[in-house]
Formats: sequence, structure tokens, C-alpha cells
Amino acid sequence: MKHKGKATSFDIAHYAGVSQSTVSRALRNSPLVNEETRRKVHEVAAKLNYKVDKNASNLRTQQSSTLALLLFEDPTTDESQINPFFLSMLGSITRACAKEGYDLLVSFQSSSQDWRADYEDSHRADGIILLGYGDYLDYQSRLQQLLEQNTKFVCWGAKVDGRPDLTVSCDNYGGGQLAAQHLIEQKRTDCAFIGDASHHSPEFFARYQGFRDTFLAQGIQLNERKIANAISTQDSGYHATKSLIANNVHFNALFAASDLIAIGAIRALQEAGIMVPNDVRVVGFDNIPAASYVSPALTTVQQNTTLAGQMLVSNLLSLIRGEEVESTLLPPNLIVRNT
Amino acid sequence: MKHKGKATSFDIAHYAGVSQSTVSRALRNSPLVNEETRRKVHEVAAKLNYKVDKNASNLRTQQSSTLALLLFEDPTTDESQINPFFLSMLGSITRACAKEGYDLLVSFQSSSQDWRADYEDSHRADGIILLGYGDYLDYQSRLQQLLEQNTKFVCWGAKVDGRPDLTVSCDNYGGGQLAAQHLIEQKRTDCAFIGDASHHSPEFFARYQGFRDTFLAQGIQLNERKIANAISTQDSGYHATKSLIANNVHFNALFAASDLIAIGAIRALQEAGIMVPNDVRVVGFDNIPAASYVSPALTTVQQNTTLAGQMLVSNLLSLIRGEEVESTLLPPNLIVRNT
DNA sequence: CCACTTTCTGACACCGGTGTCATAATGTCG
DNA sequence: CGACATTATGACACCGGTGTCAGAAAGTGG
Repeated sequence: MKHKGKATSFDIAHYAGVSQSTVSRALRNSPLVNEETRRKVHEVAAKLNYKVDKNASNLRTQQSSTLALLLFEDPTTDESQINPFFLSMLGSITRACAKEGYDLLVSFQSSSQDWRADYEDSHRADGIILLGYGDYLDYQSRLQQLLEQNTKFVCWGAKVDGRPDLTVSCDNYGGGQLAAQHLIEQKRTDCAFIGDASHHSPEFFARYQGFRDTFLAQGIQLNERKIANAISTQDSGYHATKSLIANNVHFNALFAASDLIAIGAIRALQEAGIMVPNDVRVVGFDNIPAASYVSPALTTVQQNTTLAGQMLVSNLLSLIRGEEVESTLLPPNLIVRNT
Repeated sequence: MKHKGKATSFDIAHYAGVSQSTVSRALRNSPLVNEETRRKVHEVAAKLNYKVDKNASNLRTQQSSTLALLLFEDPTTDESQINPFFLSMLGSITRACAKEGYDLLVSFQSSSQDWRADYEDSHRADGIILLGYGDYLDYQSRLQQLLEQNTKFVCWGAKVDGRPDLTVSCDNYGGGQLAAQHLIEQKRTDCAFIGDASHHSPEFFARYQGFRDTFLAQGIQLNERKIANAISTQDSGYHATKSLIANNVHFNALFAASDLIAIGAIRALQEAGIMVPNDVRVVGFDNIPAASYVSPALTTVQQNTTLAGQMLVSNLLSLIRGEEVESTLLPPNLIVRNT
């Protein structure tokens, strides 16, 4: 049974002594085909190592059993380093896709550039997952265009009022609350915040708000001088903290909007001779793998990436099936370690 | 210009007042079509937001402009945690694919299960990249089958004699040498090795060999008692080191077969009151992102993931084009930090 | 035994492009 | 101006499946 090219359903039909139509039906286990015929066809197909041509099948059925993942990187991040939190997400999304019988196309996009989302237009994917921190979605017009084209997509990240996309996100506000409660319990009420207290990054801002409001409810107002901006990199956290210290700003606790920032902050503190957690307690956000490696191990607000991946995929699939879907908010979880 | 479904080349043809054939040619910038016609077609296509149907196009041309990445996880690893080294590789492979104009399908495979590699058979991908540590490829028969089916694939990892696949890998032996040389320069010749000194993992074994041989060349033989087995996780490294300490094994340097192992080892040492690097110097392997976060920052042998990703992709593409390709060995690089 | 349903199969159009071939339109040259 | 090359285009088969429809074969019942 040697062939030049790969076997087609006609080859199977020939060897099984049935028509090609019957082969197609038999392989998809259609109830229309006789049990014995079905067995025979499967047998021949296995022997010829036949696999359905996805291109032909997708073309005919007008769907691809494939999802596309667009990963937007922070444009200021080092080219080779990808935010480990998103890599965790990627892992869980991949698994969730596999479980649903979908393939996953992965593509990195630079937020600065005009990103392409033509995976659905070109019938390569049935839907798109958008993943990224920050303002990558501020291209309102782009989202609008996706909606108008009736492209199926879900976004990871904060739900922004007035933005009409379907999102799955961690309850960033609640996570900020968790961090604040933890520090209040530890009697550390003189807090610094490193992240982004402006509207630039919706996620970071929500974390900040939850944190701030929880302190406010205790009658404690965060001091503006103790807030420093940073993007989600270690270096950025390091420098932001460094400048607080240089300005003689004093605090006994620090909430970082992401673990990478927290790790950078701890480095800055330690270099300045400030002990963690004795002098300053630190709480991060994300629970990236490295959070447990660093010493002291980082106390942080965990985002459940496994669940997040599953929700992104299942929401997207619902959307593709034409069902009504609501944006989803996932509960965060405080992981208390040594900082 | 409203449509029910997505626009096809026939729609473009209709609006542009030409035949569908001409549209197809014009969009692919065939020299056969008149400049003015070409412009007109492009214009209409842009207005209708037309994108070529990849399924139809792939079906006809019998190729997919897509590569598949199979990522084999260490079966003992926690489900949610993926070896960060491979995530770095994934990032660089994605980028390399994008640069070459290819899409990338990503799929996680459990090495224990019977893995599927039918992406090429089903015409979803033109070739496959296999990525994983350890013995995931010991399924000789599986590889043999891929070869017989004339599936195009490249593997990441050590070149194993007698295994007929095309590989791209880091010079693990040379990396072991680098680590040994570094420690010898530091006058730390009483060394432990944590990893796998058996043939189980070809990569780890090669690292061990390079390390061992370099010491041998100095007339120093590694003490068997100072060798402990571990797989590439932090916990495994932690426990392996713990048991060395428990057995009263003494050493003033430690070479770990991977950074995760090294990070676990450092934790075990610190818990035992052994100072790093004063009492024991530690060298890891991989240079994962976390290596620079931990304190003290880890001295390690770097694998150039950016280059590795590029080589995997370019070698695979050469193979697909039917060119002769040699397995590639990439030079490692010692990163001296604080351990 | 004939009318009628049920079960199974094959023929055929179709999905949306690509490549080949024929041919019309235009240009070139002796 | 007729023979021929060049350029641009359209008609059409084809890639490898899926879905529809018609009809053969077998079963059922009055």
C-alpha cells in the first residue's frame, strides 16, 4: 500500500469497495451507515494512516475548530522576555482549547503597531482571544471594527465602561481590597503603592482603587507622595521604589500592582538596607511562578489562571455558538508568604 | 455594501468589474495583471474588508503556511506550571514564525500519553517542532513513523546517536565545561552535581559529562556520593539537595542541571544554614527569567532561546523546502551573577 | 402479493480559492 | 498590411472533503 502523496477519502473508498460519500460518513460515525461498512472503512483508513484534510473539511463546513490567541506585549518590555503571567495564561488557554477539541493559533502582537486580527476573516480561526495588560485595547476603532465585522472575540482584562467587548477578568478591585485587608491586619497602615494610579492601565487602576477604598473605609487616606508609577517590569518597579526612597518617603508596607514590580521593589528596598518584611511588608499581584522562588517568598494576590483560561475559551465558544454571554469576573485569592 | 456572509473573491470581481480569476491574480500581485486593474481590485478588496479564505487557498496549493509546536511537559510537573525555559522558547519560536510569515499552532502533549502528531497529515501544518526535556522522544517507533510518513519535523534537545531526527540544541556538553571551568577558577573543586547522571535525560547527561570531564582533565574525579538525581523542578532540586545534606555530604560548589533545580537547591542550602555563595557556590543551567530575580542572583549557563527559536524554525522551513539540513548545535554562554 | 416505510448507498453540486489553457486586444516588424 | 509576438483577461477544471437528493434493497403490513 504505497502512495506518492497522502491518502484521500477516494483511496479509502477504493480499497474498502464503497463510494467516497460513504467513507466520509463512516469516518464521522454517521448513523446512516451500516455498522459493518463503518468498521471496514475505519480499518482501511487506519491501515493507510488516513487523516481528514482539515482544509477541505473546513472549507466545506465553514468553520475551523481553531481559536487564535493574540498576545499583546508591553511595548517597552525587553524583546525576549514575556510577562510570565501571560505565559501562565497561555498554558491554561492551550489546555482549555485542547479539552474542547480546538486547536490554538498563537501570535504575538506589538501593541504599538497596527495589529492584525484577520484570523477569523481568513477563516483560519473561529474566534479570537485578546490578551494583554495596559492600554492595548484603547484602539476603540479597532474593537469597533471587529464588532462590526461580527468577529467573535473575548478580551482578558478589566471591563472598561463603554467598551462593548466581552471580557473575562480577575476582580482587580477585590484583589486590591484583599491586599489592603491583609496589611491592615498586620497593622501596617503606612502604605506605598507602586503601579499606575491613573487610568492608563484599567487593571492596575482597579487594583489601586480597591486598595485605596479599603483604607479609606478605615479612615486612612493614602498619601499621594507614596504613590509611584510603574509598568509591569522588574526594572520599572525597582526604579520607582528607588525614587521613593531617594525622596525620603517613609512607609512600612508596599502594594505593588504586579509581582514583577514587587520583585523589583524588594530589590530596591534591600539595596537601601530596608528589611523585608520587618521594615516594610510587600504584597504583589498575579502570583507568577517566580513569586514563590524569590526570597523572601512573595506574598501576593493570586489570579487563577487555570480558571481564567477555561472561562476565556468557554465564553468564546458560547459566543461562537451564538449564545448570549456575560462578561465574567473571577475571584482573586490572597497567597500569604514571607513578605 | 452590506453582505450576509463574508465577501468572497467573486464579490470583489463583481464590484471591480473583472473576472474572479483576475481578482485572485491581482491580490497576489501577479505580474500578469495590468497595473490599473490591480489597483482597482486592491481598492475594492480593502473597501469590502476582504481576506483570502485560507482554507480554500491551502486546499488548492496543498500547503498551510503554518507550523505546529508540540510541547511535551515533564509528566511529574504540576499541571499549571510549565517549565519557564520552554515558555521562553515558545516566545522566540512564535516570533521567528511570524517573521517568516508562518502561523503557529501550539499544543501541549503529555509525554506519558500517546501523543498525536497528525498536524501535517491533516494538512493543518507544513511541519512540526517538538519541544521537551528528558526522554519524551524515547518513543523510537513514533519517530520512525513520522519519518516514514515523510513528516517534516525538528526536535529541540540533545542529539542522540542513532536517532535519525533533525535536532537543534544547545551544546550541553560545552555548557557543562563552562560551569566546571568557572568553578575551577574560583578554586571550588569539591563539587556536587544535581540532575541526572544516567542516560535518562540526554541533555542533563551531556551537561554532566562536560562538567565531569573538565574536572577529570584537572585530575579531579567527582565523588559519586555527591551526585544526586533530580528532574527539572524546584522541588526536586530542593529534595535532592536536602538528602545530600542529610547524608552529611560535604561540598563547596554545586552544579545544577537546570535553574529550577538550582533555585530549589539554594533554598535547601539556606535552610540548612549553608551560605551561598560563601560556603557553596552554585551554577545553574538555562538562564530562565527567574534566575535574575532570585537573591542571590543565580550564576548560570545561558541557552540562547532567541537564536534557538530562529534555528528551529529556519531549519524546519529548509526541510520543508526539501533542502539538506544538518542538526545544529548552539554555543552556551556563562552568565556570572552572585552565586 | 402489492403498497408503503425504513435503511443504506451512490451521484453530484458545492465550499472559495489557484493554475492552466484559450483567446481577445494590442503592439511590432519586415 | 499581414504575420507574429506580447499582454491581459476569462472560462474552467481542480483541491478533498460535506450535504442533499434520488433510488436501490430490504422489511412491514393489510
